[in-house]
Amino acid sequence: MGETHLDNKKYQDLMNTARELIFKHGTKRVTIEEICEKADVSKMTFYKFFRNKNELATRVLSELNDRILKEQDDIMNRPIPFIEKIKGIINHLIKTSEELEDIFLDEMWEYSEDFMLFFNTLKKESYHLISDFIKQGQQEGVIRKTLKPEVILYLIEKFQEMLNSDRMKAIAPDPHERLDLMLNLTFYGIIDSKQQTGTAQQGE
Amino acid sequence: MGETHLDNKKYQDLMNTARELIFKHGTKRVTIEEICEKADVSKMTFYKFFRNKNELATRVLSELNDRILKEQDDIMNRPIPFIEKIKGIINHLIKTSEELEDIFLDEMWEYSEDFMLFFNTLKKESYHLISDFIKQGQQEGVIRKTLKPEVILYLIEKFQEMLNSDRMKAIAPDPHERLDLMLNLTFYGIIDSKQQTGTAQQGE
DNA sequence: ACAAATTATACGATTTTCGTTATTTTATAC
DNA sequence: GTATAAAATAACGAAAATCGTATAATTTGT
Repeated sequence: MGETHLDNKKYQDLMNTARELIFKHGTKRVTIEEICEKADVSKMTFYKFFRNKNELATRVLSELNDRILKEQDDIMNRPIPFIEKIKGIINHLIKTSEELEDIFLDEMWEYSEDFMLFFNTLKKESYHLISDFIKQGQQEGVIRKTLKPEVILYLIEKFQEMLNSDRMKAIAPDPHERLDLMLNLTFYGIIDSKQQTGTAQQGE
Repeated sequence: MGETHLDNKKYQDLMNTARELIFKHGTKRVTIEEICEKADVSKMTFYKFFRNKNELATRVLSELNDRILKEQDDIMNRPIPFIEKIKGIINHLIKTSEELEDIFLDEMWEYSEDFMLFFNTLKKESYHLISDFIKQGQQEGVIRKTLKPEVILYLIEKFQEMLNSDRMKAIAPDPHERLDLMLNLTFYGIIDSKQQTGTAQQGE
């Protein structure tokens, strides 16, 4: 009742073209009428589903939020060794933050406080998800039990910063090499003694 | 004098950021004040150099026009076999038209007639350049003398159409393979009997 | 210290965008 | 067919953004 929006054709059309245009140009540069025109939906029907452009953009971001969290969850539930999951998560975090950077690079920031809210929500939910994940890793004996999940989460957060820092770029200009270096560094600090598998190997 | 604009720092700053923003979002989406702010130039100085946004955009396009023609000319004057030059020109045409497509994909079209003028100018100048180039090729005996330059120009124009046609994509999904195929086809129709060099080779 | 160039600010005029209204068209069920 | 719901169209005033300009203050170069 009332929420039959989600499976409505016109609603989906609007969301899809909105996502496309907003991701490309930012919310401010795109007009409602432009979205309607491209989605082949009249302005009237637009206002049936959304109060204004802000609400539309917020829902687009909300969908993005769900997608990202689902992807994280999927990685965590893959039938692969725990270490591989960690790598998967880190790679996904990097990929995600790059994507988000593209979207928010422009003026989306200052456009509305809703977007700040979006980030806080995403961070918080992602935080819980990964926190549980780490505890699981500790139970499996892959991650040192003496480390608090909060510390590891902080480490992951800093990981991205370091990866894109000028310092690291100077040390390893090639992105792949840099990533490998950082993964290596992180793993040999986190992972229990002789658990090291294939990809992240030291010098030699 | 009075055209001392070109070497003016502020002028260049405006042109550079304008190029960047306009190429990314299209003229309509970008505001004068935005360009000024990013270029770190006051609005007043903007109006010292440009009458309005249209004039700015036109000059940006004009610069682009010059760049493209110069690149064409450079390719033609490389110390390489004539056939290689042709390949270079065709590659450049493809690259260029893709770049222009990106720029004009949005609403730049309908924004002003100046942009139509830009295209016509570019086409005309490019036409002359390539026409002379072909005549030179005929004198060198690389291109069959019985072919009129106009015919070859038309062929080149169609070349791009064909390259991106669904028909050709079905035949050769891989872009590189498709390009090679088309080059091959074109050359063996155009080039004098046994002149074929390395890259464009038939079947075998 | 002077002159020239650039900026900052403010402003009215114009244009764009918004959100709503009344009306017509289209699709769907009866 | 007709009735009913959903959507499209056109028009509109209100609000906001953008434009282009005028003025005074500031910075820059000499």
